[in-house]
Amino acid sequence: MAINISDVAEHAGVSIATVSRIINNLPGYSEKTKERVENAIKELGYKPNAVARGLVSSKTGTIGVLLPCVTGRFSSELLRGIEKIAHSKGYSVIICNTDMNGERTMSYLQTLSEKRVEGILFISEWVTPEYGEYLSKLGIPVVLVATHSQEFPFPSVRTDDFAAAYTTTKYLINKGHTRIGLISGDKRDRIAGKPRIDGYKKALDEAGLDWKESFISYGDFHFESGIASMALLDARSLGLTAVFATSDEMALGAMTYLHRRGISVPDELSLVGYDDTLDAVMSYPSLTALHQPIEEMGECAMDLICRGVTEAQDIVLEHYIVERDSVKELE
Amino acid sequence: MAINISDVAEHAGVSIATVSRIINNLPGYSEKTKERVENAIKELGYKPNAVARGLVSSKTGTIGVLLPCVTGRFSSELLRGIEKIAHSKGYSVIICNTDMNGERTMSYLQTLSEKRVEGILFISEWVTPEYGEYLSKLGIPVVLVATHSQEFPFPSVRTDDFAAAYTTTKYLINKGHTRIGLISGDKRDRIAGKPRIDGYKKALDEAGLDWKESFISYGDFHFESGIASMALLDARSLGLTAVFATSDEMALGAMTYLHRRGISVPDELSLVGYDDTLDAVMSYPSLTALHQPIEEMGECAMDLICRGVTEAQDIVLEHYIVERDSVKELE
DNA sequence: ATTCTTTACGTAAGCGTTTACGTTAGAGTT
DNA sequence: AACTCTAACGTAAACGCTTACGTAAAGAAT
Repeated sequence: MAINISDVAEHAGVSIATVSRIINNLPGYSEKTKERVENAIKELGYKPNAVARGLVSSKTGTIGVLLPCVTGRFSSELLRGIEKIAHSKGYSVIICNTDMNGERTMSYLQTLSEKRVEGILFISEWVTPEYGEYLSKLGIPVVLVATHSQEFPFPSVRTDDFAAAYTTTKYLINKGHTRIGLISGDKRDRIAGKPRIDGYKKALDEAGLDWKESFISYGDFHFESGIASMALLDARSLGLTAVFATSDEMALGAMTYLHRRGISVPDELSLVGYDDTLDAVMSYPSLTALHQPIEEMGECAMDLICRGVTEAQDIVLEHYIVERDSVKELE
Repeated sequence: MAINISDVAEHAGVSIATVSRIINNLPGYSEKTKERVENAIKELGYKPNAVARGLVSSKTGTIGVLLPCVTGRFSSELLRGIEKIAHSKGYSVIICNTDMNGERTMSYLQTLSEKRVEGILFISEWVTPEYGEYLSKLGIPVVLVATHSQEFPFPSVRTDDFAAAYTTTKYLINKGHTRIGLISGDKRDRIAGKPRIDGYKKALDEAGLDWKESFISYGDFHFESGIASMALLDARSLGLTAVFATSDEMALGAMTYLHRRGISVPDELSLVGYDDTLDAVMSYPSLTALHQPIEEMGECAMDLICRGVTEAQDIVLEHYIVERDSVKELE
């Protein structure tokens, strides 16, 4: 581990410049020299020091990924896509679990910038002015994933949350449902909260259907909150025939509640999820859900980073409904 | 971004050595100088270059995590624990998705060693001679997680797979089950395959219960293989009253199959999972499962790495059964 | 034979830090 | 007054590379 380029040079009887040229595939040496050097490298077990390389070349070959929660299918699948492209293009990825905590996020941003990462993937969170300004000053490619910002002109890769919620609600309407509840994330969440609520409302309004604030219950996208939200909706006795949960996990929470109460899905209540992760296929009954191409989002975002793209552009990937067994067609 | 320590030094009217001392909290300067320098740092927005620091100090503050599959609850929860400790101790983590592919793994190992990571977490995979030798030569802390090796004396953090499978099977026996099937991983898998099979067999033998090879069906720990394995077991008409699946995902696969066939869990067949991830709690009926303290394993392993531990030691964390609704007591 | 090219190198200057060591000025001792 | 000591710095080497530039030798062209 202590052996460096000059050890190799000495061993092979050449200068370090020649060794450097050889390991970097630059021209300027004979075949014989190349062989001698390559043998020396093998014999000594030389591994170029990427830190030193990074210092002179200003290329660290690493990118940072900031995500609110490493646990959860969404993050996992995204990470898979990110990692896949990163590795294929020779980049390493540093993961940062922000826990949706501002201080933690800023601390990571500081670390990433000191480590001179070549790009940052900012996932699923609202770009606050503090984040946005810091990111802008970095002067490296930043790509927003599953989020978006008008204030800060970073490229973004996402699906259209508003349209997707509209599609989903419309889907239920087309299936004959008229009283449709919503289990939503926080309404102040400008990415995965408000837009989905608005999409839901729009579909209902457009169809001339009734909805009241009481049709909506608020969770935090996780399982437990799905149980609680469904309980709340149930307690209100609204006569709902379908519920749309804006995450698969919450939908499964709702399903669990319904099972406990002996309310049959989809016979007595239809349920739709959002994301279409493995959770949706593993549930019973399997969950009809709005599909987001999560892994593809990761791939696409990482591809932008690797290509060094910095110009703002809003890449909106297609969403669609995957039909399974949790929705009943009425009449 | 282009501003460096000498810019700061110049701006503050001191030498770079003084600036360095200040940002590193070393002694050797007056309060006034410190203030002047700190102001200069603020004004210029100076961020120390971790790459340069790493070059001279041989400390990169990053550790590598090799895992077979980033998707999946097990990895997610582990990652969470790892990341938590890493961040608290000022380390960054690079994730490497090996896909259980040898070439890919070696390529990552190469990258990690070139990047001079200060430690490596090797997760859930068998340490082949090729991996083991490479890792040994690195001269940095390596910790095995959810795996173990006698051949290569790295510290390891895990649960006792054999004992856990024994515990689980015994649990079913205590519940009055006498004909118990097993949905296992690959029997050649020396970590999560063979030991669990052996634990299962031992519990059965000890109780004087019958088992044949046909009681066992082999999957790959994932959902789909759980469906197929359960189907196989069912087709064999063995009169099983309980099935133990050595991963939650496979257990859910089995559950899905049973639902489809109208076989009631736990009334007609009891089911136990392994890992006790969120999948177990989200399923219907909720899954009784062998609990592994996954996040804690991650924390523990990362802690070893941060403390620079290299002496072999086998840290075996406690496992236990979490009872839910998928097992019926017989008689 | 001379000049020009080209090939195959070597030399050395950086990249941005840390740190061992040297220096200076002032305080304290005698 | 001469000395020692210490605090508060500065100088410069080193970390392991890349790369611009220089150079020597061989071959081609004239």
